[in-house]
Amino acid sequence: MILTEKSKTTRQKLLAVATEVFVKKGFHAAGIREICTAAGANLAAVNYHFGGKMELYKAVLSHAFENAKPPRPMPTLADDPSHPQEQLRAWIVWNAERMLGARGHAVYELIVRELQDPTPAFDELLERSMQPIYAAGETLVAAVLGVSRDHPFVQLCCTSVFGQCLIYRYSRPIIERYQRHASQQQLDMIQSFLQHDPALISGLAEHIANFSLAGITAQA
Amino acid sequence: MILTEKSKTTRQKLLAVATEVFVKKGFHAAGIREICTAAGANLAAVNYHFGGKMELYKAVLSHAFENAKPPRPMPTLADDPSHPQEQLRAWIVWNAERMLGARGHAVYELIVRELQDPTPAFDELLERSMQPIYAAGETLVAAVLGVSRDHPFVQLCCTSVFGQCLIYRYSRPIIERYQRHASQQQLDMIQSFLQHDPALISGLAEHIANFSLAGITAQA
DNA sequence: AATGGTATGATACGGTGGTTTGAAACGGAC
DNA sequence: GTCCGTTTCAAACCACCGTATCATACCATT
Repeated sequence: MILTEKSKTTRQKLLAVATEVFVKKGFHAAGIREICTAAGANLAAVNYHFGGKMELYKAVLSHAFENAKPPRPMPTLADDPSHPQEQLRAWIVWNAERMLGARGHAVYELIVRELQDPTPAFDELLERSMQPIYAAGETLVAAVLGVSRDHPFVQLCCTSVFGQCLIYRYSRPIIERYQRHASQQQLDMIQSFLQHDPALISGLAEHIANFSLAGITAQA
Repeated sequence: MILTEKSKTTRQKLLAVATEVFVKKGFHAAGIREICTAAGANLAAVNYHFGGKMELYKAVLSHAFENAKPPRPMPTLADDPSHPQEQLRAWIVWNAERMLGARGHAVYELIVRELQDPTPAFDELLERSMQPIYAAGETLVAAVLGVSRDHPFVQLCCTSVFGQCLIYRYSRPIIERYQRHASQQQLDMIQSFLQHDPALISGLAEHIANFSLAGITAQA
Protein backbone atom coordinates (compact mmCIF):
# COMPACT_ATOMS: atom_id res chain seq x y z
CA MET A 1 0.00 0.00 0.00
CA ILE A 2 2.31 2.71 -1.26
CA LEU A 3 0.97 6.21 -0.92
CA THR A 4 0.82 8.13 -4.15
CA GLU A 5 -0.17 11.79 -4.18
CA LYS A 6 -3.80 11.11 -4.87
CA SER A 7 -4.27 8.50 -2.21
CA LYS A 8 -2.66 10.79 0.31
CA THR A 9 -5.24 13.45 -0.24
CA THR A 10 -8.26 11.29 0.36
CA ARG A 11 -6.52 9.57 3.23
CA GLN A 12 -5.87 12.91 4.85
CA LYS A 13 -9.36 14.14 4.13
CA LEU A 14 -10.71 11.00 5.71
CA LEU A 15 -8.49 11.46 8.73
CA ALA A 16 -9.49 15.08 9.19
CA VAL A 17 -13.20 14.47 8.78
CA ALA A 18 -13.10 11.38 10.98
CA THR A 19 -11.42 13.36 13.75
CA GLU A 20 -14.23 15.89 13.67
CA VAL A 21 -16.94 13.28 13.64
CA PHE A 22 -15.38 11.11 16.35
CA VAL A 23 -14.94 14.17 18.55
CA LYS A 24 -18.51 15.25 18.00
CA LYS A 25 -20.26 11.91 18.32
CA GLY A 26 -17.87 9.38 19.78
CA PHE A 27 -16.66 6.14 18.29
CA HIS A 28 -19.84 4.12 18.33
CA ALA A 29 -22.25 6.83 17.23
CA ALA A 30 -20.02 7.93 14.37
CA GLY A 31 -20.82 6.24 11.08
CA ILE A 32 -18.59 5.20 8.23
CA ARG A 33 -21.09 6.47 5.71
CA GLU A 34 -21.29 9.85 7.38
CA ILE A 35 -17.52 10.19 7.43
CA CYS A 36 -17.08 9.09 3.84
CA THR A 37 -19.74 11.33 2.36
CA ALA A 38 -18.46 14.30 4.37
CA ALA A 39 -14.98 13.60 3.04
CA GLY A 40 -16.26 13.21 -0.50
CA ALA A 41 -14.99 9.66 -0.56
CA ASN A 42 -16.54 6.36 -1.39
CA LEU A 43 -17.99 4.11 1.27
CA ALA A 44 -15.25 1.57 0.76
CA ALA A 45 -12.51 4.15 1.23
CA VAL A 46 -12.18 3.63 4.98
CA ASN A 47 -11.71 -0.09 4.61
CA TYR A 48 -9.29 0.39 1.78
CA HIS A 49 -7.10 3.03 3.37
CA PHE A 50 -7.24 2.00 6.99
CA GLY A 51 -8.57 -1.53 7.11
CA GLY A 52 -11.68 -0.86 9.13
CA LYS A 53 -13.44 1.54 11.45
CA MET A 54 -11.34 0.66 14.48
CA GLU A 55 -8.11 1.13 12.55
CA LEU A 56 -9.34 4.50 11.33
CA TYR A 57 -10.10 5.44 14.90
CA LYS A 58 -6.66 4.43 16.08
CA ALA A 59 -5.14 6.46 13.28
CA VAL A 60 -7.23 9.44 14.39
CA LEU A 61 -6.01 9.01 17.97
CA SER A 62 -2.39 8.83 16.89
CA HIS A 63 -2.77 11.82 14.64
CA ALA A 64 -4.54 13.83 17.32
CA PHE A 65 -1.85 12.88 19.80
CA GLU A 66 0.88 14.08 17.48
CA ASN A 67 -0.91 17.38 16.96
CA ALA A 68 -1.31 17.88 20.68
CA LYS A 69 2.38 18.50 21.14
CA PRO A 70 2.51 21.70 23.17
CA PRO A 71 4.48 24.73 22.00
CA ARG A 72 6.27 24.96 25.33
CA PRO A 73 7.90 22.02 27.08
CA MET A 74 6.29 20.79 30.27
CA PRO A 75 7.69 22.41 33.43
CA THR A 76 9.08 19.81 35.84
CA LEU A 77 10.65 19.85 39.25
CA ALA A 78 14.01 19.14 37.66
CA ASP A 79 13.91 22.54 35.93
CA ASP A 80 14.35 24.37 39.23
CA PRO A 81 14.38 22.05 42.25
CA SER A 82 14.85 24.88 44.71
CA HIS A 83 11.52 26.57 43.91
CA PRO A 84 8.96 23.78 43.83
CA GLN A 85 6.03 26.11 44.38
CA GLU A 86 6.80 28.26 41.34
CA GLN A 87 7.36 25.14 39.29
CA LEU A 88 4.07 23.66 40.47
CA ARG A 89 2.29 26.83 39.44
CA ALA A 90 3.96 26.72 36.04
CA TRP A 91 2.99 23.08 35.62
CA ILE A 92 -0.66 23.72 36.52
CA VAL A 93 -0.90 26.61 34.07
CA TRP A 94 0.85 24.60 31.37
CA ASN A 95 -1.39 21.60 31.95
CA ALA A 96 -4.59 23.62 32.05
CA GLU A 97 -3.72 25.49 28.87
CA ARG A 98 -2.86 22.24 27.20
CA MET A 99 -6.11 20.62 28.23
CA LEU A 100 -8.33 23.57 27.44
CA GLY A 101 -6.60 25.07 24.44
CA ALA A 102 -7.27 24.49 20.79
CA ARG A 103 -4.05 22.66 20.12
CA GLY A 104 -4.85 19.63 22.20
CA HIS A 105 -8.51 19.93 21.35
CA ALA A 106 -9.10 16.60 19.66
CA VAL A 107 -7.04 14.44 22.00
CA TYR A 108 -8.74 15.55 25.16
CA GLU A 109 -12.14 15.48 23.59
CA LEU A 110 -11.45 11.91 22.56
CA ILE A 111 -10.06 11.01 25.97
CA VAL A 112 -13.19 12.33 27.60
CA ARG A 113 -15.21 10.16 25.24
CA GLU A 114 -13.06 7.16 26.04
CA LEU A 115 -13.77 7.72 29.72
CA GLN A 116 -17.36 6.82 29.05
CA ASP A 117 -17.18 4.21 26.37
CA PRO A 118 -13.71 2.76 26.52
CA THR A 119 -12.50 1.19 23.30
CA PRO A 120 -9.51 -1.13 23.07
CA ALA A 121 -7.45 1.91 22.11
CA PHE A 122 -7.97 3.52 25.51
CA ASP A 123 -5.03 2.12 27.42
CA GLU A 124 -2.42 3.19 24.94
CA LEU A 125 -3.93 6.64 24.59
CA LEU A 126 -3.94 7.13 28.32
CA GLU A 127 -0.46 5.80 28.81
CA ARG A 128 1.01 7.97 26.09
CA SER A 129 -0.79 11.24 26.60
CA MET A 130 -1.64 11.48 30.28
CA GLN A 131 0.59 9.30 32.40
CA PRO A 132 3.82 11.32 32.01
CA ILE A 133 2.02 14.56 32.77
CA TYR A 134 0.27 13.14 35.79
CA ALA A 135 3.52 11.75 37.12
CA ALA A 136 5.23 15.14 36.82
CA GLY A 137 2.33 16.76 38.68
CA GLU A 138 2.53 14.23 41.48
CA THR A 139 6.23 14.88 41.90
CA LEU A 140 5.70 18.62 42.12
CA VAL A 141 2.82 18.42 44.58
CA ALA A 142 4.81 16.03 46.74
CA ALA A 143 7.75 18.41 46.70
CA VAL A 144 5.59 21.38 47.73
CA LEU A 145 3.94 19.43 50.53
CA GLY A 146 7.23 17.88 51.59
CA VAL A 147 5.86 14.34 51.52
CA SER A 148 6.48 11.29 49.39
CA ARG A 149 4.74 10.86 46.06
CA ASP A 150 2.40 8.12 47.25
CA HIS A 151 1.06 10.15 50.14
CA PRO A 152 -2.78 10.26 49.92
CA PHE A 153 -2.79 14.07 49.84
CA VAL A 154 -0.76 14.04 46.65
CA GLN A 155 -3.27 12.01 44.70
CA LEU A 156 -6.18 13.97 46.12
CA CYS A 157 -4.63 17.28 45.12
CA CYS A 158 -3.66 16.11 41.64
CA THR A 159 -7.17 14.81 41.11
CA SER A 160 -8.54 18.16 42.21
CA VAL A 161 -6.38 19.93 39.64
CA PHE A 162 -7.34 17.60 36.82
CA GLY A 163 -10.99 17.75 37.81
CA GLN A 164 -11.01 21.51 37.46
CA CYS A 165 -9.52 21.24 33.98
CA LEU A 166 -11.58 18.35 32.72
CA ILE A 167 -14.90 19.87 33.68
CA TYR A 168 -14.40 22.57 31.09
CA ARG A 169 -14.09 19.87 28.46
CA TYR A 170 -16.90 17.92 29.93
CA SER A 171 -19.50 20.55 30.55
CA ARG A 172 -19.53 21.88 27.00
CA PRO A 173 -23.08 20.64 26.41
CA ILE A 174 -24.26 22.39 29.55
CA ILE A 175 -22.54 25.60 28.56
CA GLU A 176 -24.05 25.49 25.09
CA ARG A 177 -27.44 24.84 26.60
CA TYR A 178 -27.19 27.76 28.99
CA GLN A 179 -26.73 30.25 26.17
CA ARG A 180 -30.46 30.75 26.35
CA HIS A 181 -30.45 32.18 29.86
CA ALA A 182 -27.18 34.05 29.54
CA SER A 183 -26.61 37.79 29.49
CA GLN A 184 -24.80 39.40 26.59
CA GLN A 185 -21.58 39.60 28.57
CA GLN A 186 -21.81 35.92 29.40
CA LEU A 187 -22.63 35.11 25.79
CA ASP A 188 -19.38 36.68 24.66
CA MET A 189 -17.47 34.63 27.19
CA ILE A 190 -19.22 31.46 26.12
CA GLN A 191 -18.36 32.12 22.51
CA SER A 192 -14.76 32.79 23.41
CA PHE A 193 -14.65 29.55 25.31
CA LEU A 194 -16.24 27.45 22.62
CA GLN A 195 -13.79 28.85 20.09
CA HIS A 196 -10.78 28.24 22.32
CA ASP A 197 -9.87 31.91 22.61
CA PRO A 198 -6.29 31.83 23.94
CA ALA A 199 -6.82 34.85 26.19
CA LEU A 200 -9.78 33.27 27.92
CA ILE A 201 -8.00 29.95 28.22
CA SER A 202 -5.07 31.71 29.90
CA GLY A 203 -7.49 33.34 32.30
CA LEU A 204 -9.04 30.01 33.19
CA ALA A 205 -5.60 28.46 33.63
CA GLU A 206 -4.61 31.30 35.93
CA HIS A 207 -7.72 30.81 38.00
CA ILE A 208 -7.14 27.08 38.29
CA ALA A 209 -3.54 27.72 39.32
CA ASN A 210 -4.48 30.29 41.96
CA PHE A 211 -7.29 28.19 43.29
CA SER A 212 -5.24 25.01 43.37
CA LEU A 213 -2.07 26.46 44.84
CA ALA A 214 -4.09 27.86 47.72
CA GLY A 215 -5.83 24.52 48.09
CA ILE A 216 -2.60 22.55 48.03
CA THR A 217 -0.58 24.72 50.40
CA ALA A 218 -3.51 24.62 52.81
CA GLN A 219 -2.91 20.89 53.22
CA ALA A 220 0.55 21.38 54.70
CA MET B 1 -53.44 1.25 31.02
CA ILE B 2 -54.43 0.54 34.61
CA LEU B 3 -51.75 -1.06 36.72
CA THR B 4 -52.74 -4.37 38.22
CA GLU B 5 -50.47 -6.17 40.66
CA LYS B 6 -48.88 -8.34 38.06
CA SER B 7 -48.11 -5.59 35.60
CA LYS B 8 -46.57 -3.55 38.37
CA THR B 9 -44.04 -6.23 39.11
CA THR B 10 -42.69 -6.54 35.59
CA ARG B 11 -42.82 -2.80 35.18
CA GLN B 12 -40.74 -2.34 38.29
CA LYS B 13 -38.36 -5.09 37.33
CA LEU B 14 -37.92 -3.45 33.97
CA LEU B 15 -37.31 -0.10 35.60
CA ALA B 16 -34.74 -1.50 38.01
CA VAL B 17 -32.85 -3.47 35.41
CA ALA B 18 -32.98 -0.63 32.92
CA THR B 19 -31.48 1.74 35.48
CA GLU B 20 -28.54 -0.59 35.97
CA VAL B 21 -27.99 -1.08 32.27
CA PHE B 22 -28.35 2.59 31.35
CA VAL B 23 -25.90 3.52 34.10
CA LYS B 24 -23.41 0.93 32.95
CA LYS B 25 -23.61 1.42 29.20
CA GLY B 26 -25.43 4.65 28.47
CA PHE B 27 -28.60 5.18 26.51
CA HIS B 28 -27.41 4.32 23.04
CA ALA B 29 -25.30 1.30 23.92
CA ALA B 30 -27.98 -0.23 26.10
CA GLY B 31 -30.21 -2.69 24.28
CA ILE B 32 -33.87 -3.46 24.68
CA ARG B 33 -33.20 -7.17 24.32
CA GLU B 34 -30.55 -7.09 27.00
CA ILE B 35 -32.80 -5.26 29.43
CA CYS B 36 -35.78 -7.50 28.79
CA THR B 37 -33.96 -10.79 29.14
CA ALA B 38 -32.22 -9.57 32.30
CA ALA B 39 -35.62 -8.63 33.70
CA GLY B 40 -37.13 -11.95 32.68
CA ALA B 41 -39.60 -10.15 30.47
CA ASN B 42 -40.55 -10.44 26.86
CA LEU B 43 -38.98 -8.29 24.20
CA ALA B 44 -42.21 -6.43 23.64
CA ALA B 45 -42.60 -5.57 27.31
CA VAL B 46 -40.75 -2.26 27.07
CA ASN B 47 -42.94 -1.02 24.27
CA TYR B 48 -46.04 -2.20 26.03
CA HIS B 49 -45.33 -0.75 29.46
CA PHE B 50 -43.47 2.41 28.50
CA GLY B 51 -44.11 3.04 24.84
CA GLY B 52 -40.55 2.83 23.64
CA LYS B 53 -36.91 2.93 24.61
CA MET B 54 -36.84 6.69 25.08
CA GLU B 55 -39.89 6.65 27.30
CA LEU B 56 -38.33 3.90 29.39
CA TYR B 57 -35.24 6.03 29.71
CA LYS B 58 -37.21 9.05 30.83
CA ALA B 59 -38.98 6.90 33.38
CA VAL B 60 -35.59 5.70 34.63
CA LEU B 61 -34.40 9.30 34.97
CA SER B 62 -37.48 10.34 36.91
CA HIS B 63 -37.23 7.33 39.16
CA ALA B 64 -33.51 7.87 39.76
CA PHE B 65 -34.16 11.51 40.53
CA GLU B 66 -36.79 10.63 43.11
CA ASN B 67 -34.41 8.19 44.79
CA ALA B 68 -31.61 10.75 44.91
CA LYS B 69 -33.31 12.76 47.63
CA PRO B 70 -30.56 13.33 50.20
CA PRO B 71 -30.99 12.32 53.84
CA ARG B 72 -30.02 15.79 55.03
CA PRO B 73 -31.45 19.01 53.62
CA MET B 74 -29.11 21.19 51.60
CA PRO B 75 -27.33 23.87 53.63
CA THR B 76 -28.03 27.36 52.33
CA LEU B 77 -26.97 30.87 53.20
CA ALA B 78 -30.39 31.50 54.69
CA ASP B 79 -29.70 28.92 57.39
CA ASP B 80 -27.10 31.16 59.04
CA PRO B 81 -26.48 34.38 57.10
CA SER B 82 -23.90 35.65 59.60
CA HIS B 83 -21.44 32.80 59.00
CA PRO B 84 -21.24 32.39 55.23
CA GLN B 85 -17.91 30.61 55.35
CA GLU B 86 -19.15 27.83 57.60
CA GLN B 87 -22.27 27.52 55.49
CA LEU B 88 -20.21 27.32 52.33
CA ARG B 89 -18.12 24.54 53.83
CA ALA B 90 -21.28 22.69 54.85
CA TRP B 91 -22.68 23.10 51.34
CA ILE B 92 -19.52 21.80 49.66
CA VAL B 93 -19.41 18.75 51.91
CA TRP B 94 -23.11 18.12 51.41
CA ASN B 95 -22.82 18.49 47.66
CA ALA B 96 -19.73 16.30 47.37
CA GLU B 97 -21.26 13.56 49.50
CA ARG B 98 -24.40 13.72 47.43
CA MET B 99 -22.52 13.52 44.17
CA LEU B 100 -20.12 10.81 45.24
CA GLY B 101 -22.30 8.76 47.56
CA ALA B 102 -24.36 5.71 46.79
CA ARG B 103 -27.72 7.37 47.26
CA GLY B 104 -27.50 9.65 44.28
CA HIS B 105 -25.55 7.04 42.37
CA ALA B 106 -27.81 6.51 39.39
CA VAL B 107 -28.74 10.15 38.79
CA TYR B 108 -25.20 11.43 38.64
CA GLU B 109 -23.99 8.52 36.64
CA LEU B 110 -26.74 9.27 34.15
CA ILE B 111 -26.02 12.98 34.18
CA VAL B 112 -22.39 12.29 33.38
CA ARG B 113 -23.54 10.15 30.48
CA GLU B 114 -25.89 12.88 29.30
CA LEU B 115 -22.98 15.30 29.29
CA GLN B 116 -21.48 13.31 26.45
CA ASP B 117 -24.45 12.16 24.47
CA PRO B 118 -27.29 14.47 25.34
CA THR B 119 -30.71 13.00 24.80
CA PRO B 120 -33.90 15.07 24.68
CA ALA B 121 -34.37 14.24 28.36
CA PHE B 122 -31.26 16.18 29.31
CA ASP B 123 -32.70 19.64 29.87
CA GLU B 124 -35.33 18.57 32.30
CA LEU B 125 -32.91 16.39 34.23
CA LEU B 126 -30.44 19.23 34.56
CA GLU B 127 -33.01 21.78 35.51
CA ARG B 128 -34.54 19.61 38.19
CA SER B 129 -31.51 18.01 39.77
CA MET B 130 -28.64 20.43 39.40
CA GLN B 131 -29.83 23.96 38.91
CA PRO B 132 -31.14 24.57 42.46
CA ILE B 133 -27.96 23.18 43.99
CA TYR B 134 -25.73 25.22 41.73
CA ALA B 135 -27.69 28.38 42.51
CA ALA B 136 -27.29 27.83 46.25
CA GLY B 137 -23.56 27.35 45.80
CA GLU B 138 -23.24 30.54 43.79
CA THR B 139 -25.02 32.50 46.50
CA LEU B 140 -22.71 31.14 49.18
CA VAL B 141 -19.52 31.77 47.25
CA ALA B 142 -20.68 35.28 46.43
CA ALA B 143 -21.38 35.91 50.11
CA VAL B 144 -17.95 34.67 51.17
CA LEU B 145 -16.19 36.74 48.54
CA GLY B 146 -18.40 39.75 49.20
CA VAL B 147 -19.31 40.21 45.57
CA SER B 148 -22.49 39.84 43.54
CA ARG B 149 -23.56 36.46 42.28
CA ASP B 150 -22.73 37.18 38.64
CA HIS B 151 -19.13 38.13 39.38
CA PRO B 152 -16.80 36.04 37.21
CA PHE B 153 -14.97 34.68 40.27
CA VAL B 154 -18.18 33.15 41.53
CA GLN B 155 -18.74 31.03 38.48
CA LEU B 156 -15.09 30.07 38.27
CA CYS B 157 -15.03 28.92 41.88
CA CYS B 158 -18.29 27.00 41.62
CA THR B 159 -17.03 25.28 38.50
CA SER B 160 -13.85 24.35 40.34
CA VAL B 161 -15.88 22.77 43.12
CA PHE B 162 -18.11 20.82 40.77
CA GLY B 163 -15.12 19.76 38.70
CA GLN B 164 -13.46 18.20 41.71
CA CYS B 165 -16.61 16.24 42.48
CA LEU B 166 -17.46 15.18 38.97
CA ILE B 167 -14.03 13.79 38.20
CA TYR B 168 -14.57 11.07 40.76
CA ARG B 169 -17.67 10.04 38.86
CA TYR B 170 -16.23 10.05 35.42
CA SER B 171 -12.74 8.85 36.02
CA ARG B 172 -14.05 5.51 37.18
CA PRO B 173 -12.75 3.70 34.08
CA ILE B 174 -9.28 5.10 34.73
CA ILE B 175 -9.37 4.08 38.36
CA GLU B 176 -10.49 0.58 37.48
CA ARG B 177 -7.75 0.36 34.90
CA TYR B 178 -5.08 1.44 37.35
CA GLN B 179 -5.80 -1.43 39.68
CA ARG B 180 -3.06 -3.28 37.86
CA HIS B 181 -0.29 -0.92 38.92
CA ALA B 182 -1.67 -0.23 42.38
CA SER B 183 -0.22 -1.24 45.70
CA GLN B 184 -2.30 -3.27 48.17
CA GLN B 185 -3.08 -0.15 50.17
CA GLN B 186 -4.27 1.63 47.05
CA LEU B 187 -6.27 -1.40 46.01
CA ASP B 188 -8.24 -1.25 49.25
CA MET B 189 -8.99 2.42 48.66
CA ILE B 190 -10.06 1.74 45.11
CA GLN B 191 -12.42 -0.98 46.25
CA SER B 192 -13.86 1.29 48.92
CA PHE B 193 -14.40 3.95 46.33
CA LEU B 194 -16.01 1.71 43.76
CA GLN B 195 -18.38 0.40 46.43
CA HIS B 196 -19.31 3.88 47.67
CA ASP B 197 -17.90 3.33 51.14
CA PRO B 198 -19.43 6.19 53.17
CA ALA B 199 -16.26 6.72 55.22
CA LEU B 200 -14.13 7.20 52.13
CA ILE B 201 -16.74 9.44 50.53
CA SER B 202 -16.71 11.62 53.64
CA GLY B 203 -12.95 11.82 53.45
CA LEU B 204 -13.08 12.88 49.83
CA ALA B 205 -15.76 15.44 50.62
CA GLU B 206 -13.63 16.83 53.43
CA HIS B 207 -10.67 17.14 51.12
CA ILE B 208 -12.69 18.90 48.47
CA ALA B 209 -14.05 21.28 51.09
CA ASN B 210 -10.62 22.09 52.53
CA PHE B 211 -9.08 22.48 49.12
CA SER B 212 -11.90 24.61 47.78
CA LEU B 213 -12.32 26.87 50.79
CA ALA B 214 -8.63 27.71 50.63
CA GLY B 215 -8.95 28.27 46.91
CA ILE B 216 -12.01 30.48 47.23
CA THR B 217 -10.80 32.65 50.11
CA ALA B 218 -7.56 33.16 48.22
CA GLN B 219 -9.54 35.04 45.56
CA ALA B 220 -10.58 37.78 47.94
C1' DA C 1 -0.07 1.68 -26.86
C1' DA C 2 0.13 -1.90 -23.29
C1' DT C 3 0.53 -3.28 -18.64
C1' DG C 4 0.01 -3.77 -13.67
C1' DG C 5 -0.28 -1.96 -9.26
C1' DT C 6 -3.28 1.51 -7.17
C1' DA C 7 -7.54 3.93 -6.19
C1' DT C 8 -12.44 4.62 -6.61
C1' DG C 9 -17.08 3.29 -7.37
C1' DA C 10 -21.82 0.97 -6.98
C1' DT C 11 -23.97 -2.72 -4.82
C1' DA C 12 -24.88 -6.58 -1.91
C1' DC C 13 -24.24 -9.32 2.46
C1' DG C 14 -24.74 -10.52 7.32
C1' DG C 15 -25.86 -8.85 11.63
C1' DT C 16 -28.06 -6.00 15.00
C1' DG C 17 -31.23 -2.75 16.86
C1' DG C 18 -35.95 -0.87 17.96
C1' DT C 19 -40.46 -1.47 16.85
C1' DT C 20 -44.76 -3.84 15.33
C1' DT C 21 -48.02 -7.41 14.95
C1' DG C 22 -51.42 -10.77 16.02
C1' DA C 23 -52.41 -14.57 18.66
C1' DA C 24 -52.43 -16.80 23.12
C1' DA C 25 -52.90 -16.68 28.25
C1' DC C 26 -54.46 -14.58 32.29
C1' DG C 27 -58.05 -12.87 35.70
C1' DG C 28 -61.80 -10.59 37.50
C1' DA C 29 -67.11 -9.36 36.47
C1' DC C 30 -71.37 -10.89 35.32
C1' DG D 1 -69.05 -20.67 31.82
C1' DT D 2 -68.57 -16.55 29.13
C1' DC D 3 -66.95 -12.22 28.31
C1' DC D 4 -63.47 -8.49 27.95
C1' DG D 5 -59.69 -5.71 29.17
C1' DT D 6 -55.00 -6.58 30.34
C1' DT D 7 -50.69 -8.75 29.85
C1' DT D 8 -47.44 -11.98 27.78
C1' DC D 9 -45.31 -14.27 23.98
C1' DA D 10 -42.96 -15.63 19.52
C1' DA D 11 -42.12 -14.14 15.23
C1' DA D 12 -41.48 -10.88 11.84
C1' DC D 13 -40.49 -6.30 10.03
C1' DC D 14 -37.68 -2.53 8.80
C1' DA D 15 -33.92 0.51 8.97
C1' DC D 16 -29.28 0.96 9.68
C1' DC D 17 -24.29 -0.23 10.12
C1' DG D 18 -19.68 -2.18 9.08
C1' DT D 19 -17.78 -5.01 5.81
C1' DA D 20 -16.84 -7.56 1.51
C1' DT D 21 -16.99 -7.94 -3.48
C1' DC D 22 -15.89 -6.99 -7.96
C1' DA D 23 -15.82 -4.12 -11.83
C1' DT D 24 -13.97 0.16 -13.38
C1' DA D 25 -10.88 4.19 -13.76
C1' DC D 26 -6.43 6.04 -12.97
C1' DC D 27 -1.46 6.58 -13.95
C1' DA D 28 3.42 5.71 -13.92
C1' DT D 29 6.41 2.51 -16.20
C1' DT D 30 7.72 -0.05 -20.13
